[in-house]
Order: sequence, then C-alpha cells, then structure tokens
Amino acid sequence: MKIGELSKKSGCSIQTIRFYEKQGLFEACNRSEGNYRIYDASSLRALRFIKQCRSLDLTIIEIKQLLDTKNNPNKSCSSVNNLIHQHMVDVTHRIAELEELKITLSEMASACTDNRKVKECGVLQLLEE
Amino acid sequence: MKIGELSKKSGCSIQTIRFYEKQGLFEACNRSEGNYRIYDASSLRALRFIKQCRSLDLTIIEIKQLLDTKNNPNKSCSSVNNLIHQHMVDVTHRIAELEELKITLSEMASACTDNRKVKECGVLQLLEE
DNA sequence: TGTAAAGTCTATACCTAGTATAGGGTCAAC
DNA sequence: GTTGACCCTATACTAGGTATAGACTTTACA
Ligand SMILES: [Zn+2]
Ligand SMILES: [Zn+2]
Ligand SMILES: [Zn+2]
Ligand SMILES: [Zn+2]
Repeated sequence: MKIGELSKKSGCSIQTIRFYEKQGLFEACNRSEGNYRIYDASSLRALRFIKQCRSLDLTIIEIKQLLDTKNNPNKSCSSVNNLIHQHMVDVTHRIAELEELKITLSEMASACTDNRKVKECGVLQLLEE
Repeated sequence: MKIGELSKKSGCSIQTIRFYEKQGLFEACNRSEGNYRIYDASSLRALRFIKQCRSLDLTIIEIKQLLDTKNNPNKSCSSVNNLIHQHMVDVTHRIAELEELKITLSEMASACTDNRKVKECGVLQLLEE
C-alpha cells in the first residue's frame, strides 16, 4: 500500500507519516521503483500504536522510549508503568491549574456583565491591578 | 531604569521583554546614548498588564486587541467581555478533555500494576489495540 | 588610569508536533 | 500524448518564548 492509503486507514495525514519517519519514530519502509513508499499491514499496526500514544499526549521522545522498551520483551516493564503514572500526575496537575484559571476568568467576567464604555470596563480594571 | 531592573520588577525575563517589543506588544522605548533601552514606571505598568493577560492564557494577538480597545476609551467594551467569556468556554472545554484523558490513563495504569516482563505488560497490550 | 566584570545590544537557532507550501517526478487512464 | 491523481524532497511557518554567539557599554575596583 502507498502512503495515501496508509494515511486514510490510520487517520494520520501524509505529512504526519513522513514527519514520524523523519523523527525516527516510524521505520523507513521499502520504496517502489519510482521511489514511492510501500507499506504493509505491520506498518499500519505500528502507526496505530503511535497514534494511540499521541492520543494519550505522550511526546515523541516518550513514544520512542516505549518502542525501545517493546524491543526488549524480557526486560521489566516498570518504565512503561512509571511513564503512564507520571503522565497521570502531570494531567492531574494541569487540570488543577486550569480549574484555578477558570475561577479567575469567571471573576473577571462577572466584573463587567453589561456593556459599558471601555474606560469603565470592569474587566480591564481588574487587569490593570 | 534599564532592562535588567524592569525584568526583575516585572518578573519577565529580559529576552521576553525584547520579544514582546518585537511583537509590537510592548512599545519600543527610548534609548540611552549607548543604545540601552530606558524604561519608566509606565513601562512597568504596561508590562504588568501584559503579564496579567498572559497568566489568563490570552494569546499575544488577543492582548494586542485588548490594548487597541484600551486606546478607545469611549467605545463599547463588549469585545473585552466577549473575549473573556470565550476564554472561559475554551478552558472549560479543555478541562473536560483532560478529565477524559485522565480516566483513560488511569485505566491504562491499572492494567499493569506490578512489574512484569515487557511482553506481558498490560499497558503495552492496551496500546496495541 | 587600566582593566575586569557585569550588563546590554542584535541576530540567529532552537523547542513541539505537526501543517502548508513550491517545484518537481510517477503512474494510470483515456 | 496529455490530463489528473498521486507521490517525492526541501523549506518555511505556527506560538511563546529560551538560549546562545559575538560585539559593545558601563561600572567597579586596584
Ligand atoms: Zn510525559
Ligand atoms: Zn467590560
Ligand atoms: Zn483565546
Ligand atoms: Zn507493565
């Protein structure tokens, strides 16, 4: 299969696939006579793995580490478990930050509900502080 | 005051201040004989305004719009109010996304609590799906 | 007064995870 | 043989900074 088909089947854009290859995340595949990339079912599986990881917001470097780990089937998987755990901690932290931000924004918003003139705007006044 | 002092008083790094100036966010100031930037109290106020806005996660373009609006004291402030409101909507949305991600991560994490071998790792197995 | 250190200047490269071009080559159908 | 769909590489761009390099200015101290 050529890159366009892989793109449709995986849901990754063509540029993204080539980008992953350049980053060393997605193995460089065979080429046709005309220098077209030729993929098979295992390419699709590999790409879906990457997509799953990205949907968890793993960075490219982290995904590389996972792929490295996958290549040593008899080693301990603790690094995998730790990575996921650490991500959960980070996400929890980020949620807390955004909740705080939301409160601040809502205080801002309630400082000027009606339309006033700019010089009387409660939002701008809060921002000046 | 020179840029180092403004940096300390504002909490923005020197490079950030110069970056804001280049972006047209922070007015280019007077220069000393030796071409050093010279600021005054109003520069500090302006920079603090920008910092407040950034702490609300307003983009540079949005801050520029706010500054434009501030320059028309007699116009309606509705664009300001709308901007803050829209941000709150966006933040709420983002929180919801992260909450979902957190649930997924927690399911992942509980799929492999103990340390197994990589080939038996529950996390990796979930990622393969 | 000389010099060393600290501060500042511009310009440029780098970061993430892609996206969007430009300018060209390949391949199939008609 | 030409059109159109597809593919190739290389490069520039995004946001909001951060981090240099290499040069200049100012300050402090002996
Ligand atoms: Zn992470
Ligand atoms: Zn208002
Ligand atoms: Zn916004
Ligand atoms: Zn595991």
